Amino acid sequence: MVDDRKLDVLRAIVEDYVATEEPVGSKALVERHGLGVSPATVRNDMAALEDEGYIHQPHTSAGRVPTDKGYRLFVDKLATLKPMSVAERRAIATLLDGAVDLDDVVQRSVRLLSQLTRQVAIVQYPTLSRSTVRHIELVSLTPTRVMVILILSTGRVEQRLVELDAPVVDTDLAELRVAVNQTSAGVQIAAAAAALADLPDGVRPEQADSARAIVGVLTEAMSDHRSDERVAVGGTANLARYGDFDTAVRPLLEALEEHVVLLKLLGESGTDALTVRIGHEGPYSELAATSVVATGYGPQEFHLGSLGVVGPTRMDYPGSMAAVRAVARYVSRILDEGNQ
Amino acid sequence: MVDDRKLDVLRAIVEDYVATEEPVGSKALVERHGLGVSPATVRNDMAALEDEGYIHQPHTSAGRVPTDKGYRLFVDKLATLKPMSVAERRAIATLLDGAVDLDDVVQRSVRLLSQLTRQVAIVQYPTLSRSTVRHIELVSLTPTRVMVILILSTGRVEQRLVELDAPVVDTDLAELRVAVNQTSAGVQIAAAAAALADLPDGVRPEQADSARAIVGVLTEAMSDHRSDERVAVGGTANLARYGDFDTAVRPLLEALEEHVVLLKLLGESGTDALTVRIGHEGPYSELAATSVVATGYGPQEFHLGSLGVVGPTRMDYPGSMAAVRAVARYVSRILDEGNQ
DNA sequence: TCTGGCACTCGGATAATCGGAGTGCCAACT
DNA sequence: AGTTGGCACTCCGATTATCCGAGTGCCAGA
Repeated sequence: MVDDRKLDVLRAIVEDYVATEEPVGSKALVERHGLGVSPATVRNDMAALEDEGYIHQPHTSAGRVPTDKGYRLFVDKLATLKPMSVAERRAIATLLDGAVDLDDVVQRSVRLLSQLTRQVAIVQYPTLSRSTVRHIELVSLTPTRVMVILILSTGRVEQRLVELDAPVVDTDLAELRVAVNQTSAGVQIAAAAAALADLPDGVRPEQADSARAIVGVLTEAMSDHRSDERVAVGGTANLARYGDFDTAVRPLLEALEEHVVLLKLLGESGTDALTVRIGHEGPYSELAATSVVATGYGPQEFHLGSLGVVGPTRMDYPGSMAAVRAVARYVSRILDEGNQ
Repeated sequence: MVDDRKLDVLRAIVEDYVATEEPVGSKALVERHGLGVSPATVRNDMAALEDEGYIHQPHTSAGRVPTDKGYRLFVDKLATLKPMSVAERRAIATLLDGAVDLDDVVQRSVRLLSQLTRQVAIVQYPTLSRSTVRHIELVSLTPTRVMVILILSTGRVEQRLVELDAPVVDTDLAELRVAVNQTSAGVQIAAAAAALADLPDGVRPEQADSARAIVGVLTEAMSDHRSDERVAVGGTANLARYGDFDTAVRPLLEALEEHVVLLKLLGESGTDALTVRIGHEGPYSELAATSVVATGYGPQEFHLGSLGVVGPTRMDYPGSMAAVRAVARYVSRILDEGNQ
């Protein structure tokens, strides 16, 4: 029995509560929003909404506060994404276009997102696992020391140092370079790692040892998903605006240190849809007072990572959702450009 | 007129206050520390110490609290570095030895330092400006696209993508590679950037344009001191233990977002000595309630960056100082190893 | 179904009270 | 001269009591 006016009331409650951070009563509601009915009517609706579990009364004779379920309904049925202003769009464009490399894109995104939403922003570094090998470079630093550089399609560059047991001459290294590139260029890294494993058997015996060493670090670098688990965090200072320190700030502050936790929060579901996780809906009971607005990013439905914001359940969902989506789109576009 | 016993009293006050976070009175002092005198005597000493400005009384009929000046005296005259336990030493060694690359060293250091001190840790990334060029690699991705890779003596690798106006063939690229390496290998990057500027004039005319483009991004990368200004921060969750949110936590939280501020806190003085900045001694009045324990690091007096911890003025100086120094030494050693 | 009226509730802000830790000072002692 | 015990005094902070008003639920009338 949730008719249109009740929904309006719920919307008004959510908006007011988000703005004032205080339980909202029937009278104030009617005044601030132009609902064309009397406080008494609103009270009746409120009672009904409370029966359904959408709002909650901290104590008798206090105003109402939305429950997680109420926020959920608000987000699902009532929230239209707040359109980004021209200034905001331009800020996104100019800031992100100025990025010089992949890490820079991530760092700028985090900063941007936290400034736009005035909340804590989290951006996952693009995963390696789905990218392909663009090029492998072998640089001899000394006769027994080779710098192995792995360039991926996402623009990420991984480098490793290899110590060889025996010196290797430049021409041999050149041959090896050709060989590794032939086997792996354009191939997804998982497949490339597998293909490379057989390579040392195919080269001249006197090169086999060096090849083995080099292939070793290469496959290690390819299967090293360390960077899959890396995230950038920004806007922590926004936590200072939170009201309740012990229930809201402290657990979140602790979670922010644990990148694994953050990844789970973002939801590595692999989908690129904009998702909103409200309070207890999330995976951690300590974070029952916080919500997450997140989405995947990556060129054309090709999921490379996730980004989003974390804040109190009482947060500006329409604004956050719009900002998250806008930034994700822009990041996706940039990653696409670097990848033709 | 600060005799030995008064110093003992000061030490006792600092230690107690750091431990309990509450103003300490004469009676409690005598009980907890084995000073062989009566409370009345201690009171006299306290009055004297207060006259000199080393301690302060929040209000009549309250215990005493050290002032910044008191902490200063404590650190200068009274603090002996708390030796690291064997377990701690081993933790440092194993954690840092496991690092795979430079960024990893920095990130692990931050984590380590914050865990050892249970405070907010800050580690500056090693500066580029004092390192030398180890090698420059040019990789042709497509005929008009070249990946420029700059390998520095510290182990840092910078990469940039260059779009050329005209295609370049591999042999030309190889020539260029030799040329840029001859001019810059082993040279400090500032000098290398200068030397490279003239290079395009010396090559064959048909290569000049490509050379110009490549040298352009190289010098840009060399003079890009962005990474000089990068810092890693960890242990923010430790802020949760702070007592006073508004005067201590909030300003610090804000400062932690501003990496420039952090660098100033660490004090880019260029010296490698262990320095302690107490409260108002620091450069920011908003951070009057926080102290910084920092030191430079780098192989053999060769300053590459700074690291340290930030905390409330009421902090465990001996412990923090010892931890900071221990980590700095270990990091220096590791950087040295990678650099023979 | 909505509205105005009305008695009632209860949290939080304000004021009042009280205990105790801590001080400063002084006279006596070593 | 330095140290000590005694003592009156201060003042914070915790505890309790008081009070105001926003907000509610319910009911009778439109």
